[in-house]
Amino acid sequence: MESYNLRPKETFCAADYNAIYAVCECGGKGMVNEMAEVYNHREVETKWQKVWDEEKAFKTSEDYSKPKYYALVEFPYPSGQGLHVGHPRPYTALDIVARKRRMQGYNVLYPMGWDAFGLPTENYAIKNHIHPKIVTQNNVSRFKSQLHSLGYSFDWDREVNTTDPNYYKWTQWIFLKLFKAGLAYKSEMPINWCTSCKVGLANEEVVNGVCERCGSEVVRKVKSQWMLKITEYADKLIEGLDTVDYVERVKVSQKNWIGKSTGAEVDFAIKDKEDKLRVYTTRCDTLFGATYMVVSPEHPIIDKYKDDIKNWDDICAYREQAARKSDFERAELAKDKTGVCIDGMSAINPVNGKEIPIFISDYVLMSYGTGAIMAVPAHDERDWDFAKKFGLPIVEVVAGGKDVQEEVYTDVATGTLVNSDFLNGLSVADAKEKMIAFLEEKGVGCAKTNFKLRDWVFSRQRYWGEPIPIVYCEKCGYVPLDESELPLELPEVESYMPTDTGESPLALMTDWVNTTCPCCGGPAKRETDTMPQWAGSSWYFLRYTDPNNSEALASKEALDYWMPVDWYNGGMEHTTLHLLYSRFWHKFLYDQKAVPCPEPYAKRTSHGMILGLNPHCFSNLPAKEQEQLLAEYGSEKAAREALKEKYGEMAEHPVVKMSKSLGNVVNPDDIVTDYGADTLRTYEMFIGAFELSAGWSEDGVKGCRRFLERVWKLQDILTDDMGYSKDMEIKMHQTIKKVSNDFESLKYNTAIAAMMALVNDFYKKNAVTKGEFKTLITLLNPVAPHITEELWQKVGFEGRVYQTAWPEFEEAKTVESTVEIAVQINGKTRATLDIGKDDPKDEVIAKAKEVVADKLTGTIVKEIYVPGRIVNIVQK
RNA sequence: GCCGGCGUGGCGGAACUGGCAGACGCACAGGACUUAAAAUCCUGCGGGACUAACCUCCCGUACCGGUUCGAUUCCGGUCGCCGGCACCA
Repeated sequence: MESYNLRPKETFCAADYNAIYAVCECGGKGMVNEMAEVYNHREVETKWQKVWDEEKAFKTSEDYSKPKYYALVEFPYPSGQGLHVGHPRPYTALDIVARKRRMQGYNVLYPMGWDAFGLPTENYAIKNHIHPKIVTQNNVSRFKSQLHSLGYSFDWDREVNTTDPNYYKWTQWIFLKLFKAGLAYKSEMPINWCTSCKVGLANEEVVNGVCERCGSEVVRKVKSQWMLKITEYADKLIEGLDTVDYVERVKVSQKNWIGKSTGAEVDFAIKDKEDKLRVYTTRCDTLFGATYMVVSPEHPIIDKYKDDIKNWDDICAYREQAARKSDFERAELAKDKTGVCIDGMSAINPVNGKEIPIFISDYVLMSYGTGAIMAVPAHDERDWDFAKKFGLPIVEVVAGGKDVQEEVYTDVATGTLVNSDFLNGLSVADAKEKMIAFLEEKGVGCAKTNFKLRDWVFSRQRYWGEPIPIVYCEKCGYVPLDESELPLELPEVESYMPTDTGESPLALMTDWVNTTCPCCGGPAKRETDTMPQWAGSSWYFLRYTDPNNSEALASKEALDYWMPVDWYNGGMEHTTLHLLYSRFWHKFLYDQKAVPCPEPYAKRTSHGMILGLNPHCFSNLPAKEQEQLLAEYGSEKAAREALKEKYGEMAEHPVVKMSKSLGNVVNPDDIVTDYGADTLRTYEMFIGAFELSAGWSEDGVKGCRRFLERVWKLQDILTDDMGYSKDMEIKMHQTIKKVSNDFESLKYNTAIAAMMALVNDFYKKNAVTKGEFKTLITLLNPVAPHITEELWQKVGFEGRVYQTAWPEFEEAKTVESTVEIAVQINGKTRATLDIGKDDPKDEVIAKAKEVVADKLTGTIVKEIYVPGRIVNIVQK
């Protein structure tokens, strides 16, 4: 390291940290105070990254006798853009946990890998005529060096890559298991087809009617697709949530997505016909109020009785119109109900024998329930709207609301049944129960549970994905490959472009497609669709436990020891996709006895996004510019209005997504170069509450850099005492306690604040003992591993920080013997008072009265003493 | 519309189980050092009244009300923001 021994007080110009290497551009001399070497983050960080590599510092042990801890972050998709400033937030958070656990004596697994199949890579390959394998390799090596420069303690010996045949062999193996268990099936069905990607999408990948990835229009297209029966696990996926420690909003989202509802199916006879019209309802208690029925435009009953329908032309016209609308458009037009009454067909209400009309309307979806409903306009908002529009009768069967002719009444908690024969006088809950019993006895209905969750569309008409290990034989149908044939590798193709017919590019590879049937030996064709990107990420956490195993996806010993994942952190955007899919696969593997536990993740937390500051928002403008605007427009309100006029609604929001056009994109590499990885790590943890999104500010980065420099310069005031000084002892124990607890509960910001406060105290005293310094360095190490390792060595402590035990605190020593308490009169603080923490109540109150004697003018009604906190004297 | 979360200085954000609101950081202002600037160090920093200054007092955690000796925290209502779901019967 270069040394800068210069005269005291003349410090180097730190306006630009690059000045360490040269005379500052602004003319400063580039000097350093003589007592300590300057903190040169570049040298320090490169040095320790090398040392850790050489010492294999973070290698996970295979000694299964030690207590284990498995910390997991979502592995990234190695995009061409490289690491984003959002990536380090979760990685640093769990790196802190992993490093702390190691210091606490755990055998820690903190792995990293690549979710590398996917469309952007394939699109890049198409455009630039480079094999996606090469593109992936390049992106991975870029990502890896970026992550390395941030000093993460990943065990790189366990790196996995979903595009590696040795990995996807087992993705295919799991698919075969699913197939053999009857959970993977082929289905002709309308799928969500992205017009631009030319690929089928899962429901989860369609957002607001457009492709989640490219934003293009999504249309319905009927195609034969591989499907996975995730619905089979709907109940288990809900029940399992009670056994795991997930943040509440994740649980709620998952439950919401699965959408379980309990109700009944009821058969309505069609007048003068054999057939029944079956409906699903959650409100069978209101059956007496059903005054008409509605079927979805696609309902098969319509075609079946077309000869009886008198207004067939109208019906056809309506169906055509509905078919043109996507599901999204249907929802968009939700306010205005449309429909046509089927003339020539009517139904009989099974509880009162009344004849009621049947409508078709697109507010009823074929894809949910039975595609037909009974309409109870008095107690269902949509039915009410529809009834009002078409002048249908509205019959009140639950009393408790206002006039149902004027306003719909949907409250189930307080209503009482009326106009309902044997249900009259019952509560809604009791009425439901009694009605189900009645329906079952009569044989016209039964209890039924429904889910919003749909089966998972599992095929993609793309090249860059796992080949599906199935062949189609004219004689034997769909036949799985033998396990010994795995991995079924992707063949080399000339073009990765999907075909216009919607087939995968693999379909053009006739040599590869034509094969023999594993069952009968006759000619057969390979499946040419590939798996979706979610496949590889649905089980990667299992592979980390034993990444090179060629006999199994992981050994039983490794799985028994490591699973479940102790702490999994990831983005909120994966709650209904990745998290649900991977739980499904894991539950399936558990049922197959391939994994030892029913839930993959014991604990799941989510981090907030890092957003950019909006350069057009008033509050983000530099103080000088704010002043100018204020002078110009007179008030802040007027200034904001003016900005809004100039930049539109955007100017209202102080933080927005980073975008090139706004010029607020931050590249982590720049921050690492200019301020150092430790500063970036500290800043991302200090920026705000971990679970909430936060706005990036370079001034905040500077603040964290200043903190680390102040830690660095503590060297100047170090004393040789290896213990804690008397006046700092309590503070030290308090800080250890605070930092230890906060690291466990996602409160990284307050943990760092506590360490900042401690450092401030050292400077106030102008002294720090070696013992205190050692503790501080150890506590700070998980956040800022490089600088602490360097200081450790410079001060001459033994070994490495990463090999040191996590500091302990004594509860008794976290409490001050004397405390300052507030003295209140009628709940308002009037004075403070120093007392011993164990002083008896009477004594404290007597002292308190002395302190506020001049203010005690009334009669004392009550005296309250909360030990160690407050005295409150109530007077009249 | 439904579900979940949130609303605290100029800003990011603290506050144990109901007990001195504003920790820590940023920005800003003043001072020291400097020929000067930057950096660094010190001081101040919610609003208001009074004061030469100190002291002291009043108001203040979106808004209205309640429970309590005491409410940012608990309860009821209103408004606003964010996220998820959305014609799911």
